[in-house]
Amino acid sequence: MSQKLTLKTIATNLGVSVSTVSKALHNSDEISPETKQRIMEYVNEVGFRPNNLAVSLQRQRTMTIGVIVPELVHHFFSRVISGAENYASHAGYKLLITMSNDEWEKERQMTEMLTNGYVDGLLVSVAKQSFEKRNFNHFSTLIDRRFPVVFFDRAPNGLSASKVTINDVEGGYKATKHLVDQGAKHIAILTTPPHISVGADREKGYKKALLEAGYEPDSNLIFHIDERAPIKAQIAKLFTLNPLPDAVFAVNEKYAALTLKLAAQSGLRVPEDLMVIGFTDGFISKSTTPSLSTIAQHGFEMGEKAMEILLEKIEDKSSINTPKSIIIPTNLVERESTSSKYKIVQK
Amino acid sequence: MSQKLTLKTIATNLGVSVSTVSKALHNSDEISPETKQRIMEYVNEVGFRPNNLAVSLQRQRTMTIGVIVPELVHHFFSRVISGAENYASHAGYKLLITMSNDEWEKERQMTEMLTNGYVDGLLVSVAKQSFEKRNFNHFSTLIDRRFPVVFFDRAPNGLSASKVTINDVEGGYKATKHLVDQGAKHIAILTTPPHISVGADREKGYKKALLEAGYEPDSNLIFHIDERAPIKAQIAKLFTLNPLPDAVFAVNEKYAALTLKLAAQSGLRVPEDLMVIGFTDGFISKSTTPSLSTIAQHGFEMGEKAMEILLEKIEDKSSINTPKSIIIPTNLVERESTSSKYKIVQK
DNA sequence: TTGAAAGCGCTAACAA
DNA sequence: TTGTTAGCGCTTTCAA
Repeated sequence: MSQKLTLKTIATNLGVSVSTVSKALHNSDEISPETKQRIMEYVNEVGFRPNNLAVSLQRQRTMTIGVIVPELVHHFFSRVISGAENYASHAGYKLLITMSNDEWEKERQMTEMLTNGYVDGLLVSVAKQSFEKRNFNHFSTLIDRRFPVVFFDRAPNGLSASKVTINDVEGGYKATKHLVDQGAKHIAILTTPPHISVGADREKGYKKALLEAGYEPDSNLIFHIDERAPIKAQIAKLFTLNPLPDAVFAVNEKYAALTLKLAAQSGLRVPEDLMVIGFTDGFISKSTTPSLSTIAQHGFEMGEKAMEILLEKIEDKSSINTPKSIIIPTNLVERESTSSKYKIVQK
Repeated sequence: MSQKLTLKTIATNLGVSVSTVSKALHNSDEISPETKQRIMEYVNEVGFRPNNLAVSLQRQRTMTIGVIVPELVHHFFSRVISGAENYASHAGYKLLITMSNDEWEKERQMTEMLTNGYVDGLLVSVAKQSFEKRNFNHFSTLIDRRFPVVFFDRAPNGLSASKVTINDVEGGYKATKHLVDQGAKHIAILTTPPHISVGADREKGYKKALLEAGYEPDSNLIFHIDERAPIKAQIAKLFTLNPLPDAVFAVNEKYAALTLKLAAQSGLRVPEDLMVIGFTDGFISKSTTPSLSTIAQHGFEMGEKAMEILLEKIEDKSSINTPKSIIIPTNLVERESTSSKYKIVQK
C-alpha cells in the first residue's frame, strides 16, 4: 500500500522480472498477451507511472524544451511561448518555462539547471542585466558544448548562435515614417537605455526615418526610460517640453498606454494634438481609447520559428554548427491614435 | 575533448576514483586540500557540471517546484508566479512553469510529467476545461499518493486539498456594493459561464449586494461571456439594452477595458453615464482613461502564501494530510471609472 | 516468451 | 585520505 511504486515492486508483487514489466508497459511483442494483460491490469489498478528522471537518464533524452524569458507579464513573451508550445507539442515535445526576472544570476542558474539533464534544447530571450554586464559566459559555454540553443527577440551580442528576431531598426523606421506621413513634425521617442539592443535599434530606425524626412534628430526629444525609477514621471517630462511634440513613438505598449493617459490628463487630444504609436500588438493597444497604432511583432510566429530551428538542431546534430539567423517581418497596424486629420489634408 | 563530461571521465583523466571527485566537488573534508585543488582546477577548466537528472534520481529530491497555470498572459497569474518564485527562491527552491492552455488533456499531461520525478511539489490553478468535464482524476491520484500539491485561485471542487484562494463572493459583493454606494440603480454584470467557480462566486456576491440594497437581480443584466466566441460582440449587447444600465461590474480586467472602449464608441461618458468596475488590479486598470476602479486580488501574496504552505508540506510530511484553506483578502481600489457625481449628491 | 545483467551519472555507506 | 560498492528507477542487450 504505502510502499513506493517502481518496476521492481510491481515485478515482485506479480512474481515476474523487472524487464518483463518494462517490456509489457511498452507493449513489446516479446511478451505474451496474457502476461501483458495481467501486468497492465495491475499497473492500472495501482496507478503506476514510470519515473521520468530515471527514464530520461537512461534514454539520454527528455523530449522537453526549456524556455527562459525575462518576465512573463509581457504579452509579447506570452505569445512567443504559445507559438513555441504549439510547434513543440505537434512534434511531441513539452515545454518547461522559467523566468530570469531580467537578472543575470537567475538566468545563469536557470540555464544550468535546464541544460544539465532536464531538457534537450533551450530557447532564450536574454535578461537586461546580462546585456548590462556584457556577460554571456553561461551561453558561450553551452555553444562550446554544442548544446542546442536558439535565442529569440533579445540575442547576446558577439556570439555565433542561432536566433530569431525582428528587424527592430526597420520596425522603428516604419513607426516613425508613419508619423511623418501623417504630418508630424516634432516627433519624440520613448525608448530604453542604449544597452538594450531592441530599444537602441528601434531608436536607430527612428533617426533614419527622421533624417530621410529632412528632420534633424533632437536629443531633447529622445527619452531613455530607466525602469528602475518611476516610469510615469519620466514620461511626464515629455509634456513639459516647449514646444510640445506633435507625435510620440513609444518602443513598447506600456509606454504608449501611459503616454495616452498622461496626454488625457494634460487635456491634449489624441491624435489631433498629439499622435502616439507603440510597439507590440497586444491586448492593451486594442483596448485603449483611442486605440493605439502600433508595430506588430508577431510573437506567435517568432515562437514557432524559433522552435522549428531548435528542433532541427536537436534531431540533426550536424546542423548545430551553422548558426541561423531568422528575421520575422513586422508590420504597421494603423488605429485611432495616429489616424489624424493630417492624412485627409494630404490627400 | 569531445568525450562527454561525467564524474567517471574526470576520475579516469585524473587517475582518481569517482567518489573522490564527487566528494571534492562537495568540498568534503574527507579529501586532502591538494587533491581537492587539483580536481577543482580541472573541473573548472573543462567546465564540468553534474547531471541534475542523476543527482535528483539519487537524492530523491529535486529542490524544484512545478507550477501549472491555465495561461500566462493574465497579469494576475504572472503576479502569483512572481510571489511563488520569490518565496521559493529564498528557501532554495527553483520554479518550473507550465501552462495547460485551459485544456484538460494538457493539464493531465503536465501534472504527470512534473510529478513523476521532476519536482518535489506542485502549485496549480485548474484549467477551465477540467471544470467543464468535472474531471479531476489526475489531481485526486496525486492526493492519494500523498504528493504535495496546493491549489491557488481555481481549486477543484470536492477534493480535500490545500488551497489558497480569494473570497470571490466577497469580492463581487464589494464591487457591486461600491456601485450601489455611488448611486447606481441598474447594475449589469459581465461574468463567466456558471461552471467557472470564480465567476459564479463573484456573481453570487453581485446578487447579494443587489438584494441587500433592495434591488431584484435581473437576468437581462447578467451576461455570461463565452470566450470561445468573440468577446467584444457579446459585451456590445449590453449597449442595446433599454433602458441602459447605469453601471457595469466586469469580473475581469479585460471585460472592463472592453466595456470602457465600447462605451466611448457609443458616446457614453464614464462614469457620468455609465460606471464601470473591474476585477484584478493590473497594468490595464491603471492605464486606461478613465482609469478603472477594481477589486485588487493581491496575486503576489497569494503566490507567496501558496508556496509557503506547499513547502511546509514538503518539509514536514506529517502535515500533508491536513488540508489548509487560506483566503487572501481583497480590497476595493477606487479610480475614475466609478468616482461619479452621485457620490457628492448623496453626501 | 521471460529473465539476468549492465549501465545511464551520481551519492554515500563502508572498507581499505 | 582514498577507493569500492551498492543503488536511485529505468531500458535494453543478451542469454536462457
